[in-house]
Amino acid sequence: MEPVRPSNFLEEIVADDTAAGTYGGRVLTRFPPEPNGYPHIGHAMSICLNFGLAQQFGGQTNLRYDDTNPETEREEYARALEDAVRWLGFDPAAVLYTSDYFERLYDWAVQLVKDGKAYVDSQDGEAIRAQRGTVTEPGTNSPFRDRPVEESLRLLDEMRRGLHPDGAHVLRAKIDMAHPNMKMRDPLMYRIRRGVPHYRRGLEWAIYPLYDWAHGQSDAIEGITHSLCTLEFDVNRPLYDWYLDAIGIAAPRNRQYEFARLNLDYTVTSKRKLLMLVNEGYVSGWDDPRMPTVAGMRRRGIRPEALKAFVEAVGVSKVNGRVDLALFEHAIRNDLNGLAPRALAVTRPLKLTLTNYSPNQTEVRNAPYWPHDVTPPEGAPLTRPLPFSGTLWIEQDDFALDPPKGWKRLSVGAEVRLRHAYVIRVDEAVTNGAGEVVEVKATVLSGTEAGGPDEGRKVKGVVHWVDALTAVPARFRLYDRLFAAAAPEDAGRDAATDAEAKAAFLGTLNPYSLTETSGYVEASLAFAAPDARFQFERLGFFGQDPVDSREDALVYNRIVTLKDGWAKRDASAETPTQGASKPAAAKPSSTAVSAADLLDGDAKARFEALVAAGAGREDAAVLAQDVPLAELFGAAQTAGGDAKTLGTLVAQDVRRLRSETVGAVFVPANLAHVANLLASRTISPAGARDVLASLASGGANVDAIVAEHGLSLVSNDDALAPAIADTLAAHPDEVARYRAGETKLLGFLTGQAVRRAGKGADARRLGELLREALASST
RNA sequence: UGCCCUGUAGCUCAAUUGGCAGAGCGCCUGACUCUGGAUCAGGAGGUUUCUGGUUCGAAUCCAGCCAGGGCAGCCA
Repeated sequence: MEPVRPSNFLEEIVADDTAAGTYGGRVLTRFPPEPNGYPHIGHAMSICLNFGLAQQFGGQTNLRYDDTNPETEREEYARALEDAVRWLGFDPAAVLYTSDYFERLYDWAVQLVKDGKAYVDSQDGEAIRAQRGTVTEPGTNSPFRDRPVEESLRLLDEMRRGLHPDGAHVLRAKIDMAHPNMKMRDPLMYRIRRGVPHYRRGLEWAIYPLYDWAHGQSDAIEGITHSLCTLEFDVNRPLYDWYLDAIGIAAPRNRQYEFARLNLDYTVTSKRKLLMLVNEGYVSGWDDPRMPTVAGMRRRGIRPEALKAFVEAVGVSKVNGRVDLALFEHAIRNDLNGLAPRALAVTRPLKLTLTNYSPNQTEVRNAPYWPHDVTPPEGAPLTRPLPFSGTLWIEQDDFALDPPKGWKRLSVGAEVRLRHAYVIRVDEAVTNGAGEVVEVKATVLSGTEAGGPDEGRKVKGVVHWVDALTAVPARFRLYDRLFAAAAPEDAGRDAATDAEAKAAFLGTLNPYSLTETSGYVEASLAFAAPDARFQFERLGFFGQDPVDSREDALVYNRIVTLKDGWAKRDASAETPTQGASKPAAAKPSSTAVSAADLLDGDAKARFEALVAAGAGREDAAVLAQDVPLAELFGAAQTAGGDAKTLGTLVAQDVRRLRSETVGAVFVPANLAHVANLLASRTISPAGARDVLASLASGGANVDAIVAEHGLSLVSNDDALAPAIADTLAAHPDEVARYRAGETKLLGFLTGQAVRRAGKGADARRLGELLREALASST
């Protein structure tokens, strides 16, 4: 059963472009990391998205390093990023570097200066910042804004050759210092950074392009079609397009689309914060299995398949949300469930002595690696020998002196099955001076083994164990979430000082994120491949730590626990379920404010006049705030159009079409004509919208459009009757449900009838007829 | 309080573009089981943020409100 692949807005865009042949069917995306840190789960998402989207449409993806900042970038990071891509199973069409485009970028910059679209500003950073204005105030022009082209050209050349110190000059695009989008207020294109060697270009360049000046141009150079980035860059998109226009890249060209970044519960991806954890020793390194880095996840034992399935399950949208960790864990378990053989291990050993089993006796039985409901991978071994003797290790957690209600494990007097072996009856718990249980004594019930006469004996539960005589010692690293807070990034956001913010952030660390224990694994594990993953029954999925585990000193990482209904019951007793504790949402009291109430003097007057002229109040309020639209309404009314209908048409449909269709021009007489056709019910409301859309995209003759699209309203009962009959015949179930009282189905049935009757059908009349038909012929 | 983005189940996303509001995860119940796992069956959970408008019919179109997020690095 194929899971239904959720479609998303990006797939839709690419599908549309492919269908329309925008790029000749070509799809080329890019993964554009800056090599200034190790890849993390956020990068993984971007990789999956960019490569996955291209793959889906038969396209390809470039790996391109956005390496325009010599101060932070390193070859080491670049290699790690490429490793991550390949580990995830993707093959870049090319591995490229923005730093290889520096010459090209520079030539374009010179062209922009020559065209009067860029200039060298010789102010310092402080002055530039002060002149930028604020989000609510426009900026002011730099005194160097109109400096002669030749001078800018000369300075730019000198900057490039390293004749000026850092910060002495910058190159800026000449756009608009009063632009409401601050990114458009003469953004910087180049900065001087001459003492710092770039990891690939050395000291060849004394100036470096900024992100906006490099990114879109790099996309253009490579012929990228769809350039995906995270949401915060949406304000950069106008600049992206402005630069492409300025250097003369014509459509069809690369376009930028934004998606929401992935925020995972109990996880941070901030480079700064991850670095802090590493540098200050809160984790063992970038590849600490608790880290959300690709290296960490990999070391933990998570497979790329799980990561990809997770990203797929999360989907893409433009809503900044927070993904439940349970979804991630589900993906990991789901991946491993059919792949990891089952084995027995005990992480916190407690001695179990079987008093009626001879101490010298050992039996070995063949135990299945796979549960009955898992189909083993092709060629996988099906069983392994499992030794059993009179002294075993069991899990401390599996014995309770004072068992709570519903306990299905060991307690004095209880009968429990030892997995793959016998049912035992617990006789006695031996405690030490501190009252701690140090040994459990039990009786083997013979005949309860597989194949025995009493094999089917009903017991309360099943418990895992390891034979003490043959057990292999092992260390277990039991990982839990690194943070105790769901949104650790937010901690300390409002702190007064950096130190407080840091303390607040560190305070969200989970002190129990790593528990290391000593225990045992079953004998067969001594020969397991180091990279093999197992499910230790009832404990979780485990794999050997690739760094610390040795043949004679095994170290197992817990990749993920099993789902645990018992632990959950425990936890939910303390904290009431989310749903139940949800406070009766204090809804903001939204006093109904009509648009009309917000109008000021002039607009208020226009509003009154429009209402007096016959427009509806809502429509009049819209028109009153939009003078050209109000004038259009007036002109159309003068041309003889019905005022009420015209008001709606202009305030709603014309308003929308005007912004959707560039260069749409509406002739008042045409609008009047459409309004009257609608008012006289010669065309339907939907028909009127069609006509307006045609007019917006160049149509001129209303009657011709109506005729051509068959929009003339058909209200004649005889003409509508066949559609009714067909609909009733085609949907007997819905008809029955409707007659049984599910009256909301009238909408559905009307829709079906409208579809059958054709575009010009009078939906209102059709609905009436349908209702009658449904009521009568019971 | 300028411009931009976004509000659909607890979470993440769908809804054939105006016609029966669904899925996965999570949660609950039951069946099965030598894993308190898995699997299977069922269930709860929605005023589609809210208020108006248009329409035979609105999650979808129009207006406004409210809420969340982004933008004032010579970072990306």
